[in-house]
Amino acid sequence: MTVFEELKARGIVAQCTNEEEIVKQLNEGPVHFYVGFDPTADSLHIGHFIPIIMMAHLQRAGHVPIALFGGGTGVVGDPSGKSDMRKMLTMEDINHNVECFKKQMSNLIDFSDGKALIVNNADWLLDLNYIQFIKKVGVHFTISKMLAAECYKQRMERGLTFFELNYMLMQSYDFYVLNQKYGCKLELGGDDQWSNMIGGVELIRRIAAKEHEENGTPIPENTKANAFTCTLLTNHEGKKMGKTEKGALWLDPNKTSPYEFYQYWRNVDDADVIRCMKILTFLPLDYINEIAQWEGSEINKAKEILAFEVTKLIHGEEEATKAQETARALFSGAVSTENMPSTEITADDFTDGAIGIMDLMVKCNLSPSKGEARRLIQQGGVSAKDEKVTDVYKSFTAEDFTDGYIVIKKGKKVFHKAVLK
RNA sequence: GGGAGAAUUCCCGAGCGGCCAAAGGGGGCAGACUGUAAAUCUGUUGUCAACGACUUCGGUGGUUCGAAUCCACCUUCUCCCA
Repeated sequence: MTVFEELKARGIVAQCTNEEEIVKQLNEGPVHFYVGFDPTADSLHIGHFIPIIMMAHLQRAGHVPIALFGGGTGVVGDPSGKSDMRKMLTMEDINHNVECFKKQMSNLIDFSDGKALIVNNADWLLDLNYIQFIKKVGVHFTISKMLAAECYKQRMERGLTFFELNYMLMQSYDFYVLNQKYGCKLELGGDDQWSNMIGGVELIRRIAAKEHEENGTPIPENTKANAFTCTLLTNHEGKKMGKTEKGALWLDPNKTSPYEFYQYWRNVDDADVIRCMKILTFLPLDYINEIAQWEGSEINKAKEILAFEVTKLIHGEEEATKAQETARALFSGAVSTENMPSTEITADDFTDGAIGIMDLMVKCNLSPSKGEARRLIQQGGVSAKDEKVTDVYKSFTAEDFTDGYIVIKKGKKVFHKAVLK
C-alpha cells in the first residue's frame, strides 16, 4: 500500500487537486511538500495535529516535509472560517510562537540532516514590493473567483477587509516561492485551507504558463503543483473535536496536562473511536479494523488504546503510561495520587486553623466561585477523602491533610489533590 | 459623505418605568441510569457573611421616589444610498 493509499484508507485525505498526478509524483521519488502553520499561539493544539501526522506519514515514506511558519501572513490573519478578524500579532510574539511550534513538532517529525525543513514566510513576504507583487501575483487572481470561495462568502456578509482578502494571495505566493526555491510540488493543509491552497496551485501553473508564452521557455516539470487537504477532526455529528471547556486541547503539557489529554480521548463518543484511531495514531489499519468489531463495553478497551497511543505520540511513552495508570487507578476506586493535578495550600489559606470545603474548591480551581461550589455540594457532586461531602460548611484542619494532602473529587471524573505546604 | 437601525448574562435571544438577577433556547455543570460512551429524565447555571444583601443589560451624564426600559452625548457594529 502506498502512503497516499494509506492516508486515504485512514480517512485523512479530504480533497485533492489531481489525485492521479499526486500518486504519480509520490511514487516517482522523494517529493518536497509543505504545510503552513499560523503561529497565532504559543502552542500547537490538536487541530494542527492531523497535518503533522500527515507530514510524519509522508516523511516515513521518504518524502521531505517543509514546515512553513506564517511569520509574514500571521500578522494579517486568515479570514477563512473565522467570523471575526483575528487580532494582529507583533513580530516578537510570532517569533516566540514559532520557536514553541518547532519544539513540539520535532516529537513527530525528524528535522535532522535535512530530512525536513523549516521556513518562515516573513523571509520573503516582509520586504515584498507592492507594485511588483500585484503585477506578478495579483494579475492571476480574479475577485469574482475569490469571492466565490466558500471561506470568503461568509465573511462577505459580515464585512471583509481588503487587508484580509490578500491572505489568499500571500499564501499562494508562499507556495510559489517554495516551488521555485525547493522544487516543492505539494501543499498539504486542513480542509478549511482548500481555497487558499488551490490559489497557490493555480498561481504556480499560471506563472509558468505566462513565462512559457512570453519567453518560449518550456514549462518545467516541477511546476505541476498539487495540493490535498486533510479532514478536520469532527465527531459523528459533524462537530469539531478537540475542544475542552478550557478551550483548545493543547499539545503543550503546561496548557493541557498529559492526564487531561489522555482523558479527552478516553472519553470520546463510541461512534468516534475508530475514526480517531485511524486518523490520529500509527496503529496498522488491519489492527484497527479488528478493533472496530468490538462491541458494548468492550469499546472501553478501544478507547484506552486510542488515548494511550495519541498521548504517547505527543507526550512520549512514559507520560502516556503514567496517565493511563492514573486513570485506571482513579476509576477503579483505588486512589493513586501520583500524577493527579494538584494545588498547593498554604497556612495563609486557613482561617482559625481550618479551611472550608468551598474555599478549598475555589482555591483548587474546581469551581470558579463559592456559589458554584455550594451548589455542587448540595447536589451531591463532591467528595473529599473518599467521603461524599454533604455539609456545605465542612472544613478541614491541618490534621485532616493525611500525608499532607486531601483528594477532592468533583463529579465522576475530576480529581484534584490539595497539598498542604 | 448622507440616511436607517442595533448593542442584554458563556452564546443566541425576549424584556410594559416598579412584580427584573432579567422569559425561552443552546451550551456548561451536577444527580439518576450506564461502560469514564450515547440517548433519556431531574436539578442547576451573576457574586457574597445566602429566606437577605450587593454588582450587572456598550460608555458617560441626565430625567424620576424608582431606569435594561425615557432623554443627551460618546463608542462600536450592521444595513441602505453614494
